[in-house]
Amino acid sequence: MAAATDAARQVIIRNGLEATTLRDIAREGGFTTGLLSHHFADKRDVIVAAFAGASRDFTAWAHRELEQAQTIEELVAALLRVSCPADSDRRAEWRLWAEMWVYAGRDHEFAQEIEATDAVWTQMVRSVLERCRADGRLREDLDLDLQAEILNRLIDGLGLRAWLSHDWESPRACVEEYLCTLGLQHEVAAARAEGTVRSGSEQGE
Amino acid sequence: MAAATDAARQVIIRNGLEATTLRDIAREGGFTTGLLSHHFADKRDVIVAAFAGASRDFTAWAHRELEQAQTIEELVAALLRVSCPADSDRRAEWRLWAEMWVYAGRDHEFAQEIEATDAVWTQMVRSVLERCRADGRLREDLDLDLQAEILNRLIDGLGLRAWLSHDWESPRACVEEYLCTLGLQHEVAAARAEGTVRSGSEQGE
DNA sequence: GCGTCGACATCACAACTGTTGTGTTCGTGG
DNA sequence: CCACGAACACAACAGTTGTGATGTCGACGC
Repeated sequence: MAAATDAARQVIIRNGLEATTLRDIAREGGFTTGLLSHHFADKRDVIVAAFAGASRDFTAWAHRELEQAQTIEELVAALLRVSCPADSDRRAEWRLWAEMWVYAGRDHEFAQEIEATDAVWTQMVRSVLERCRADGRLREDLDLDLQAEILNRLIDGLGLRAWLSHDWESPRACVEEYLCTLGLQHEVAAARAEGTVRSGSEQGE
Repeated sequence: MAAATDAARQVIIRNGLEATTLRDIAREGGFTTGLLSHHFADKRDVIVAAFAGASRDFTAWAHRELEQAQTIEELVAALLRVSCPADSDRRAEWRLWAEMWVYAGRDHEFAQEIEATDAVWTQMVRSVLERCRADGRLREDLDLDLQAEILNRLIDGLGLRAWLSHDWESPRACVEEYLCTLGLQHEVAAARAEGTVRSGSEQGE
């Protein structure tokens, strides 16, 4: 059952939703379409389960990454890591989100589900900003609700465009610049330094 | 020919791209599929022409709106009007953009076209910021290239979510808040005042 | 040992889809 | 008045898709 949604997720990422057929999903997972029609009522059921599972995985991962940050510097670094992932699998997920949004435009019920998990993710971003403000690192004239929403929508737009243009440097620069305008210059600089040090020590080739 | 792309555009906005068939487009435009196969080589040809025409229309409209602004206040107001349109037809166009982006993910050649027209639109945003800076209204520590890109991606993300949630107030508030953080509080306030005055005098019901 | 029930495979089917070949109309230049 | 080609309509085609009916098999309770 979980194998089916995983297979669906991967086929959607590879071929896009429009070109995703139940037969493709079955072939990807190593089973037949009979299994799909046995465990799921519809094709919609399969697709929705795949999308829902993927976004649940993402929020869980993001929560884990943000949770283990001890200092504000680590928190900002984690936020940057989560919003502009370096992992190629995480980057490929942007296609999933894009297809998911478009699909949600046709499925009102599913759109509400999306909105609920998006609210969770926005709340996570907001609590990051709250911790920054509590430490006095943030400009004081900012509406945190709006800023969290802005940051969230900015990340959406950036990831979408990055997936289209295959340029993953620019989004990172944009999020960093945005955080700097909020007053987090030092934290961004620290995250950037940590990133270069880490990638510098990891570069084996 | 133009009627065909217009019909395609409208069907995509109504039903989404995946559910858009050549027969639907023909019925919408009042002709048959024979016309489509006569003027276009492929279905891809029809879709791409519809997308390209729509984005050409948008940039032309945005250019016109921004051009006729005399003062900085009017310029900022025009930018707000273009990025968060009140017109329901313009709002419905967000579905087109969403479908277009997803489609571009499967069509590399078309993706480059998209990126070209997006660069034009980014340049328009950038020149708005430049005029603001030339007048000394902008914070001085800002990288205008990055800020134009940020604003552009923010608008993408906001419009997408607004289309999904049918909430068109929040995007406007976000763009305003963002422009305020750039130092344009007075201009945003002026635009807001003008908007309420205008809508107040126009409200006939 | 036997029935039964869930987990799948297999296969057939009806519905659509994009595409193409073959008319048919009609404006226009000679 | 006549050809002629562009602009379209119409119909048929081949391929695919989601779906559902039917068959197979193994686990498990009695």
